[in-house]
Amino acid sequence: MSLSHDFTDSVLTSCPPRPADSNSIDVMARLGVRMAFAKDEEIYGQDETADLIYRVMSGAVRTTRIMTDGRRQISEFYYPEELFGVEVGSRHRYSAEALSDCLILVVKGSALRAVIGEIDYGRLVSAATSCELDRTQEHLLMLGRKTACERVASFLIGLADRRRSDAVTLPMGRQDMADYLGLTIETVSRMLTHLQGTLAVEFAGARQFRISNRGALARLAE
Amino acid sequence: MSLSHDFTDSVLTSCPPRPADSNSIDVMARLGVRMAFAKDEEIYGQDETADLIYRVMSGAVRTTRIMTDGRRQISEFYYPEELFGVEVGSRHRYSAEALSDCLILVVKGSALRAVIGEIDYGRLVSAATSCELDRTQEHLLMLGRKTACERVASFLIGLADRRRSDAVTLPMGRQDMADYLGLTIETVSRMLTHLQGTLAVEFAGARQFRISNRGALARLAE
DNA sequence: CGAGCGCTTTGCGCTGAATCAAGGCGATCT
DNA sequence: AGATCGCCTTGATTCAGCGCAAAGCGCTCG
Repeated sequence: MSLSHDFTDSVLTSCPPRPADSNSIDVMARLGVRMAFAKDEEIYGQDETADLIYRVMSGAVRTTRIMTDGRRQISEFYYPEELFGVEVGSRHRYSAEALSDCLILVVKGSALRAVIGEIDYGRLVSAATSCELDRTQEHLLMLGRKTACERVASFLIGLADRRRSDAVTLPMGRQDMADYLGLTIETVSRMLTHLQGTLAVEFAGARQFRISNRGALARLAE
Repeated sequence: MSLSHDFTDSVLTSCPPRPADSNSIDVMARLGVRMAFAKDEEIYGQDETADLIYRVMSGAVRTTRIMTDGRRQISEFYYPEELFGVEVGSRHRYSAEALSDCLILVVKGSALRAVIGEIDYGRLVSAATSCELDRTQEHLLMLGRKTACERVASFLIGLADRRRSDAVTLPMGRQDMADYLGLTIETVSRMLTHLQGTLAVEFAGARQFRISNRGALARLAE
């Protein structure tokens, strides 16, 4: 019954932002409201009060921060079944927008806490935060020390891992990739072309890709 | 008595990695052991079991990750009174090293939990993690979208804020700054020279600086 | 089916930061 | 005081990635 037992292990291996136990997923589904968001619609804004918890049902979501002069950094993308918007504090640190038309399950944090109890709720928030931190630190290393080519390769591998498939449809355009990777659209595009040249990846159109040589791609990712 | 109340506010405003309540600091001081580390000595290694919690008493600490080919990224610096090494999972994500000779208070997490209780311990871990996440996200924006000059200016301002003084002695050398900022030593040095040219900062030697025009420096930081 | 539109790719010149290579400066030791 | 060593600064050059502009490609819509 220790606080750091049940959810600890499930958090460490890989770590897509999902609730630790399937029980709380069910409870969320029961308590929550399904909301549809159109492409590019804001789901919540930066510094808004964070009373709600979100789970992607279909489509995908990005969390972004924008500098005063318009430069944008995407913090994370969220895919179906993943949780987002879970904050320890009372304010959202980033804003969240729909990457494509999507369906989001929205649950009031206080309601969830009332049903599953303070302890389990604490665990859920803790696990989600820890998972965010893991990803953000990986992302940090990438932006601080990897080349453009390595960033793009890492991104494709990371995406494939997260979706558990070597053939994936990119849910975002080049600009979103660029703002996630700290590059420009042109550079992202050039690196994608380059990666295809190495035969590590194949593209069918701009958004469908398949990893044809995972070892080679992993080597290029670092 | 709700999980997300007491410590929430103290976490949000600024957010140096400190325990939320001074009570747990006292308990830590009672339970912990003071250990001395020499400059560049490892305090814990990446992927080591994370059973301990650390608090800087004097000196400073860096947490780093190193790529296979030697490229290094510094995740964070920790200064006196700050907590580090608090993990939700059971492994450290980064390794920690002494920036200078330093004195560290080391406490066994399980012992602290036994004394202050699971709830308060959970809060402490949660607050520390949330605080890390905040900083890491700020750092991410910097590496993704800021120029070399902006990074160095942000760094100086951030350091001064954290130490609550406009006159600060840098506890780290240029290489550590560079590895934190995703730059090279030469670029860091050039930008420092450049910033002095704008009269935003003054240096006395390589490590003593004073912010002489905070507004100007803040503008240069973005 | 062709026009129009938004997104992506490609080419080309430019530039900010990296790299390479001296020097300088300030400790500590003799 | 002079020598040595480790860091820091500065200068010259190179290069990865940026910015701009022009196609290209695949939608949707008339």
